[in-house]
Amino acid sequence: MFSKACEYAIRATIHVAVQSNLEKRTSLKDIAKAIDSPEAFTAKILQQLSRNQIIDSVKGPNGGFMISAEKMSAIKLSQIINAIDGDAIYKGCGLGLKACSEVHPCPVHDKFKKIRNDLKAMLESTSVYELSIGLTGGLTFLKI
Amino acid sequence: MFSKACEYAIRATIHVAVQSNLEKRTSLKDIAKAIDSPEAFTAKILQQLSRNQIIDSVKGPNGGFMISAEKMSAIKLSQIINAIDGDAIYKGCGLGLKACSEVHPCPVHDKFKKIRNDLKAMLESTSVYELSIGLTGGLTFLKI
DNA sequence: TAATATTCGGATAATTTTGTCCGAATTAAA
DNA sequence: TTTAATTCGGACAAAATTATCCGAATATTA
Repeated sequence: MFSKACEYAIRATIHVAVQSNLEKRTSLKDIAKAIDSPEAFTAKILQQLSRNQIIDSVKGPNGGFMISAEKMSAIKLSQIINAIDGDAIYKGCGLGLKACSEVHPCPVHDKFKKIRNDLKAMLESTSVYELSIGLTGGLTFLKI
Repeated sequence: MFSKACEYAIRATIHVAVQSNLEKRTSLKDIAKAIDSPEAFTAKILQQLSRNQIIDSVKGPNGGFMISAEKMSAIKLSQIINAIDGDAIYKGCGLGLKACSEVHPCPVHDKFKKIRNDLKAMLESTSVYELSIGLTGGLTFLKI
């Protein structure tokens, strides 16, 4: 569904949110350990998230990543996916056809429409905050 | 959503079905032209489809690919996807976590459940035959 | 100021996916 | 029986994705 980079991005952002809820900055090392991802690759992804203003970063000792309470509620899954994978999952044709559209549909266009719309709606309505709450409450898991 | 190989596989199978409905065998060249795909790569995919008994192949002059009327109705999108991409799209966790499950859910597990189930239901109920009919009737398109 | 902990950015490497080439096998038709 | 049209299978190549390495920049603290 999503690229590995995007999966790491979502997992990382949720972890940063959980730590931010505890008023803690979290470092690259912490994040990679917490979400079980390759550290150097994760660094690249965190940079992208930071450049896209999805999370904030602070250099130097006691530096690390965080996300403000306001952002946490405002940032939706769709924005993370867009920053990393682009909009193919929303706009792209199920069969990869460039010219597929409502008036020029591919054979699976209508079949995919509902599913794609549901997916879009879900991603655009799910906030990083609500996902972090499930983790903090022990209802969901990011590792093992 | 799907790999390129899988997109080509679906497009190719539908084209073969359309031609089979006209009692015509269709060759690799025809297929690649009709679905606008790289010929040699498409050959590999047709081999996979043939090995997985999704389509039939005949060698030699006037050879090519075809699919019987019975198969056309019986074969669902899910079987093509399974043959090429495997079952990750059905079974895999949205965040790529190995241990994600109903009793040990990742943060997006419940959010994805409905969408994944809808997708699964659609893919398992959509036959190659019905997709070929739309194309033949000029209601849908595979190219341009 | 010096030492240290951290993110940033560029180069590079490994792996996977996508794509190509070519000869072998098969089969229909001349 | 020869020729030609086709699929089959293996090796190879290119491109994209995933992953690593290392030095530079930055900021905290001793």
